[in-house]
Amino acid sequence: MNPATFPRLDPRTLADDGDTLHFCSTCAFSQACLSEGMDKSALMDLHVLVEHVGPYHAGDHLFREGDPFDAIAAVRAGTVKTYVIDREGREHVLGFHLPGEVIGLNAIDGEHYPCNAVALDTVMLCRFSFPKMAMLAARLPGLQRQLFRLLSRDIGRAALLAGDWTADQRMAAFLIGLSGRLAARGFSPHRFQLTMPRTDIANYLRLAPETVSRVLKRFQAEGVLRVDRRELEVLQHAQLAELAAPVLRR
Amino acid sequence: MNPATFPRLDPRTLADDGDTLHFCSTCAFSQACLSEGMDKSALMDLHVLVEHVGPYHAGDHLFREGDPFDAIAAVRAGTVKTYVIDREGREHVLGFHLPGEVIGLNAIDGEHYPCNAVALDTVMLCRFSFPKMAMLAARLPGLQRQLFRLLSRDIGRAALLAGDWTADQRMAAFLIGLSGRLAARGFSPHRFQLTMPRTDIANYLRLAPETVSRVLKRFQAEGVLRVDRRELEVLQHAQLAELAAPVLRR
DNA sequence: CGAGTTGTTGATGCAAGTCAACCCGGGTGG
DNA sequence: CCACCCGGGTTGACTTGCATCAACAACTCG
Repeated sequence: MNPATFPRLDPRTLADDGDTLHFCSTCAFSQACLSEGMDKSALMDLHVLVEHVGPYHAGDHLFREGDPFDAIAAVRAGTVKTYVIDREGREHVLGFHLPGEVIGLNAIDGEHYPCNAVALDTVMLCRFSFPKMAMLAARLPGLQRQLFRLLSRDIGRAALLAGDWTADQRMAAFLIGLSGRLAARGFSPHRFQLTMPRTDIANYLRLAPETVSRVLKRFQAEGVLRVDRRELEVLQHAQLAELAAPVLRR
Repeated sequence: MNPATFPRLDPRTLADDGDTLHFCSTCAFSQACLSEGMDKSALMDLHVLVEHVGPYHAGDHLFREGDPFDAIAAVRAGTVKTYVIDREGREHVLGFHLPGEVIGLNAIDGEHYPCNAVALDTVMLCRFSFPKMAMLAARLPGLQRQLFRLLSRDIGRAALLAGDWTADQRMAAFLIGLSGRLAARGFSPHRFQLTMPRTDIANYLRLAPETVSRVLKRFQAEGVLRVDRRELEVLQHAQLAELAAPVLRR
């Protein structure tokens, strides 16, 4: 990923952006818990169970299916792909996780991670010991509520791509989703890098790589976007959003 | 649903099946919390926020999209269908909920139910006020853990049918899933009623109703099952499970 | 017994998968 | 500096599984 075209928030420069957060500005929890009305002392309690890990490099695994589950993690920088391998040896991409997003929630039920997580580029994480976090949640209603919300939200999100949408709709939904999630983290929603290869996008959307290629080409021909290798520019956001609407809005 | 062919567990006769459960033997929470090591006094605490409601009759709505969210519910008897209507007016079936299963978990994030829930036959429920339950969960680690697990499990479950499986695999996975869930509740896994019309099955599996009809017919011709109207008998469970394996096992 | 649901059957069309060839950019090494 | 290779990406020709459309059959209920 090129810092010039995909400006990366630097955790170090953000570490002192006020008097509320001293440990991790890009963690989903810290921001979300603040909005839940948690005070500073509560955040300090949360602080003690946070562990900054990384960097991981492209291809490094954060965890593998079957590893004992002990922690969830928030992505601080980079992109994480989660996937499983079925018994025929075929890969199934479950999702891509951008900065600010949480991975490992689907492991809470069970002692082991149910999937693999691999870094697509240089990745930094905040690890939260889940047992400790659950204990803390019993004392902090705001944290408990936040955890419930994160879990509940993921249930709905997982079902989004399950519908029988066309290739165009899937692709549009993927791009609009990516754009919105990047925007929420301060990146440009109009111009960004696809950090994953076409095969991963295709696999995630349940399409053939050739179809991904063709749809992107057609979108470009229609003037909806401009794509060059992994660099992507959204030209007609409204038009793309219109296509994606039934998928995202349900 | 015919009681003669689909024997219904009677909550009344089960109400005194030991000294552990006096309020609701068929609730998912009571059983699960027991296995979490919760003691009797803890269960009594849970008791006070349980409300038995019903019966609802076929076609009655338990809640509708947009209704204010205040409670989750465990199905005690009958079948519940959850669905949404997209803005083109098309229905999307999200799932079927059998006795012992919990509905409303995807509503925790947000103030309103994100979908509709309708009774497919005569339905009895246990309602749990969610705010009260969350408060109680802060005092009872076992209950908190149980809630986390239920939520986490649903994340994985929602993603199951998202793959690009064939009509045969989807149908097999649906039937095997149904069979197993019924068995877990003490019903026969070999012979049961499809409580929902073909159109709902088709919609849930993202197939055309005609395809459902044809697949069932072919399964019968192959001797895998016997189907007569809504009555269904699984003849070659292993064969069906083999077909469903990649879908269910991931 | 007719009208309305619900389910089945057959004929046809199309979106997307598959297969195979080719392109292109970026390393590597002679 | 160019030749080569290799993995990711693109393109075109062909195939196919399932949807669609249309008609009909079976059941249910007033």
